[in-house]
Amino acid sequence: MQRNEAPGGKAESILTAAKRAFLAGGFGAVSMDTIAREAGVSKATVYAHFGSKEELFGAVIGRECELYFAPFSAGELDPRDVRASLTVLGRRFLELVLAPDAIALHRIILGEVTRFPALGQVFWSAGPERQRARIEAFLRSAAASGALSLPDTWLAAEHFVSLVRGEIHLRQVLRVESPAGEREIALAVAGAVDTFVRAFAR
Amino acid sequence: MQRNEAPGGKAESILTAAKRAFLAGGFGAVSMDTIAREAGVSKATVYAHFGSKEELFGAVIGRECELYFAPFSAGELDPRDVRASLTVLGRRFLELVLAPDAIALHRIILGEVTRFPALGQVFWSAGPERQRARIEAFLRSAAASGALSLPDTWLAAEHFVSLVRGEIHLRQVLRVESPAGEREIALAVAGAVDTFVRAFAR
DNA sequence: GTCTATACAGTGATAGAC
DNA sequence: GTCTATCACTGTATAGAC
Repeated sequence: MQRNEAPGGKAESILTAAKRAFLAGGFGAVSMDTIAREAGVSKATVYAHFGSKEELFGAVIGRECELYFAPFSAGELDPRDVRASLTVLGRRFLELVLAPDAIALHRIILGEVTRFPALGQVFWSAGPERQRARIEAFLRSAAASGALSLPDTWLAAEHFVSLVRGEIHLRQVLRVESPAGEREIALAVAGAVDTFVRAFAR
Repeated sequence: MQRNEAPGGKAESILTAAKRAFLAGGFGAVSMDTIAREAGVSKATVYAHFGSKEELFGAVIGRECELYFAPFSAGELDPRDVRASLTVLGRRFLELVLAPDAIALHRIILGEVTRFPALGQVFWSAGPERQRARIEAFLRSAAASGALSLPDTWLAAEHFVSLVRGEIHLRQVLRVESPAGEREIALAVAGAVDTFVRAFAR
């Protein structure tokens, strides 16, 4: 009769509780007591599954990166209608990176990357690197179809991502404005696509 | 005969030591003992000047934001030679935000903004907001001189900043690559200016 | 594997002498 | 203001019973 006994046993419920706690407060502000209590197990059980707080933290964050960023896709887009396709792509991207959990993950990892250098690489590979690769694949097809004129697709992908992310992402992670709604996202994407198309449309 | 007695007295040496410690390890990984030892004073002296660890942290970070980002300027640029001017501007911007202290500051603030919400605003006002405003001022003059065609100078400033920052900044804060040298900075700026000029040159 | 109970180190903060 | 010495507390981690 534990509080948060998830399907898959106690290991899973520990990971779930740890995820919530770490994402909400970071590494330092969370105690193993809290995690154990919230998972509905004893502290000794936590240590039976994860040798230390560091190990648990690494497991949680690594898994979150994989789970969270895996679904991003640049498929089902028409390479000839670049404007519409880039808008959809930009929207998918921005919605993903502005989601509350993604923002929290971003904050935690940056704050702890000095103590956990491996996490920076994990995050980079799971998120930005993959997103950029998929976006580049689309840009390549759009260039092949003649709709875009791209001197360097790799760099163009970086610029597209940067334009879409803009400053709204930074404002969100810094908490200087309330979470972005659909309208703000649509507006930011539209502006980014405009500029990108101005630069690279044939 | 203290270890780090800075000119200006003990308060200053405490701030200096605290700055080094916090920037290197964040809030949680640093103890008041460490700071006191490194400043060459007793812990009681630290508490005589700053009522709590939180207060000291806030003082350090707030001061660092002001000191560090104040010098950024968009002056002494020729509005008619946009390509050269934007290159200089982009270089100043990127060198500033990629400097080791700026990167460390960025990490700390993002990691602790949940616990210290005010710091996000302080950082934003001192850094990104100011930089963007000054860059926009230049863009406005360039548009007035007829060299650029900008439908929205505010948005154009955001896009310029985003293009210049690119992904190199993210790679640096995530520690997935070694600190950027002059060549990488010059390359990133050149690419960003190219794209921006393609989009907005008259 | 899981629990209760506890060891042990390190933390932020303070009292009291000077 | 500054020091030394100390407090009260919380944190991680583990021993031992089941």
